[in-house]
Amino acid sequence: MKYNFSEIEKKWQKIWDDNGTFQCSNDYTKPKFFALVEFPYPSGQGLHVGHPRSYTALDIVARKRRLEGYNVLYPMGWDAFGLPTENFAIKNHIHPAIVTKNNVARFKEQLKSLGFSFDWSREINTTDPEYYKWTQWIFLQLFKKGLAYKSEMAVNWCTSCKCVLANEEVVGGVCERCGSEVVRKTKSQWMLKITEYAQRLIDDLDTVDYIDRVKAQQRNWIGRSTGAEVTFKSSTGDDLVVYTTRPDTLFGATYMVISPEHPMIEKWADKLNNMDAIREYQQAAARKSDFERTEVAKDKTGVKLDGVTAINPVNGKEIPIFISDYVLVSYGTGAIMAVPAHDTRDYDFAKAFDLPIIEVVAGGDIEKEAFTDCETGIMVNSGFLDGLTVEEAKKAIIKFLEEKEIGKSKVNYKLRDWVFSRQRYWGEPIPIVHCEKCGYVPVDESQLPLVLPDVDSYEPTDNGESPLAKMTDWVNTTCPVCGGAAKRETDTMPQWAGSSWYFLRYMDPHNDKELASKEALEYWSPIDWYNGGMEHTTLHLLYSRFWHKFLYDIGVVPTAEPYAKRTSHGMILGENGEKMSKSRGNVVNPDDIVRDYGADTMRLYEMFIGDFEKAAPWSSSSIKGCSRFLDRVFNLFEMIEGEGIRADIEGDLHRTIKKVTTDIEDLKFNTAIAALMSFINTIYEKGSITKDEFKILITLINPFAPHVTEELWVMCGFEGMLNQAQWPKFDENKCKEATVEIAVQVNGKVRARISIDTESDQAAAIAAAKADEKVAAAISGMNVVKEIYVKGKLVNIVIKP
RNA sequence: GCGGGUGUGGUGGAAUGGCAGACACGCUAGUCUUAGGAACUAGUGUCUUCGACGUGCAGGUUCAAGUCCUGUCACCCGCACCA
Repeated sequence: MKYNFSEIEKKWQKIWDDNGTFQCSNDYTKPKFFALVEFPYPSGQGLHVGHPRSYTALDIVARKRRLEGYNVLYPMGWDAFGLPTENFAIKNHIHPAIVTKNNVARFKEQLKSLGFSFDWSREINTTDPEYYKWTQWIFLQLFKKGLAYKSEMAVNWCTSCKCVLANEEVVGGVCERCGSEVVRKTKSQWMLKITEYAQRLIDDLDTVDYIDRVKAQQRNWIGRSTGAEVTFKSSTGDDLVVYTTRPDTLFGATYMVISPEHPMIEKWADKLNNMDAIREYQQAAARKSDFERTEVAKDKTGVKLDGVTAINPVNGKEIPIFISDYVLVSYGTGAIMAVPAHDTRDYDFAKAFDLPIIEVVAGGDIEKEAFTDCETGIMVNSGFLDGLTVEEAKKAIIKFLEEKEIGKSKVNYKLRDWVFSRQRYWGEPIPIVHCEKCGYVPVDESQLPLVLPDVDSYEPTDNGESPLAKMTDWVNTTCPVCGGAAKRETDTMPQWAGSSWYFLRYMDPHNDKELASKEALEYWSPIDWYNGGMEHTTLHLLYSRFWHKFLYDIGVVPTAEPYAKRTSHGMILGENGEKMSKSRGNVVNPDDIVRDYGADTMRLYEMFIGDFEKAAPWSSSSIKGCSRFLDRVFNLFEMIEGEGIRADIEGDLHRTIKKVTTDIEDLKFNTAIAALMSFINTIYEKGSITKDEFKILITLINPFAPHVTEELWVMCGFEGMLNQAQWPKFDENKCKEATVEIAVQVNGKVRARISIDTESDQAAAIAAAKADEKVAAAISGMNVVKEIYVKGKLVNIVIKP
């Protein structure tokens, strides 16, 4: 029989809402638990079935922790600034604030229909001036410490959004948001010095409990490498500094390459005889999009500088200098020493330009290819380094370079500073004023929030200026320092700004004096468990760690890391195993599932679908199993007989409590549910359940299916509400069974299964095994070589003829 | 190229080195029904079925391997001309 889920679910959602059931307490003496899921971007499409996978998982943890007596903060909010809203607003001539309001209302309704235990009294919205006041405040602190600066530089420019993008927002050469081509454009941009924190962002990963793939991906993205900077003298007498991770191969450097954008080229312009060819190459490189420029396996191109050469500082040899786009201006010094014998790229280039290739580490065949995997080789053709191992040579050459003052050891990172300006309307205004006399001047903190002005048209401009630039009334202001005429910054902040600190605001969301009170920060920090998508690993997760470290340094927050634990859920794919998308026509709408099966079934199914950390395809037939399970739970009500815990159920019950309790903490929701299903199957076989057994059972199911279990609690007449009950405890001793079935193997093959006393010793177990007919037959006339007994598992008798 | 991961029935997936396939879907048969996209019962890895074979493939370690080691293939994710 089906219970009336929609009636029950609406009823309990209203009760929870009216009573503020899940509002956390401000009693800072209680043990706390801060569970966090990534707040959604309220898009026009509404909730995706992927959202509830993460939200349900931590809702289960949060609900369980409440029953265990913790003061649980499980908040929700809206990451509502951003391009899609603005694009929708432009297309449909609706103000982005209205679009946001509508989308938020829809999302909130959908989330409530799923029965999440969010503390809605702490709801936040990044587009609320009372919220972004503090986003702007943090920006000003960064500015004051020199970590926010304006710089003219080549940036990623999305041709469709007409806006710059951070490196992290360019995926495969195209815009992460709209998929359009991204080209390089030189613009003056606000930048944040995340590179200053590169080492700490790596080091402190050791202090947090993140799943390994997140740590690995962040380390990879930051991309630390160690090597040396070496100064080469040019024939013009200039210093040309290169960065190399292989200073030991310096004797093999047969030419140099500088990037097409290298500033030295302009300095040497009048000494170069082939400036036309050089200019042409520079222009060709500049025209290329990021995608073209990073296309793999393309032929090496370049132009030799005619008129300027360099001297290899260790052997005094004169070597040519080239420009080539395989050297990036933004990494290292924008110049390299090329060692074709031991670097594949240099090798390809040397072959293309017929340059000498000198082997300096023995062991490879440089006639065929570059010998790069040479860390264990011995140095040759390298003067005083000859005969040393690569490791020894590295030390010796650095000592040499330092003594001669022509080089030093150096650490480099792939991580670049964060491009923080966006030429769009729907974002936080950057609270800076530009004064001809005083330069860039911060808006006084008392003037925050600097409210985003209402505009008639928020279309992006073709000249690359923010739509705000047209608001002359707003743009023209006075300089906070000298009082003279000045102009406001018209770029806005990227979407990542508001989400870089939002979790702090949940701790004290209505504070109008500080971003959060000291007491609240002390009590709630750090976040105990943060679950979110892998796609944010090098974006939001890295950015927010950076901001948090900065806030820690200036004494605002009490911990160096924001998140004690980070986990990540797998994607929910379409029924055909492909990523859900409108164009593939495989999108499942959560509203339909809630309508047809109810929120409890939806929640249960998303947790049962498979390994939480792995992607799993949606199955419209599998969900019925979860629906059936809840029907069976509901129908147990009719089977209640008597009280107490029956002796023949006790072991099963305790094992189920144990399994559910530990599996929830280990992200193994699927096996926790399987254990509950098994237990119910056992009860059905027995034909009845006692009131006390039922009480424990529905408490265990409550975090997964909160509505139906609350209803059953009341139907049974138990005291209060289930959300005020206590999480059941298991007794390790009661988990054990008196007898256990073990396998008996002969030479590793199972010959029999016998039932023995759980506490049997080896002698007893083996005797029992040998008493079995089949075992006796198998070993008769054979020599027993070895007997193995694994308690509670098996006996293995090893025999020989 | 670098980093991370995954290969188990018809399907989703379980298995601290210790009985492979828990749990669920699906399927088959049955009961009850005017009816079944309901409920319940039984069965369901494969085969040449008193046995043998089975966790991508090939080896190895071990009394014992889905699990550990070596090699190999395939696929997925992230980064990528980062010197």
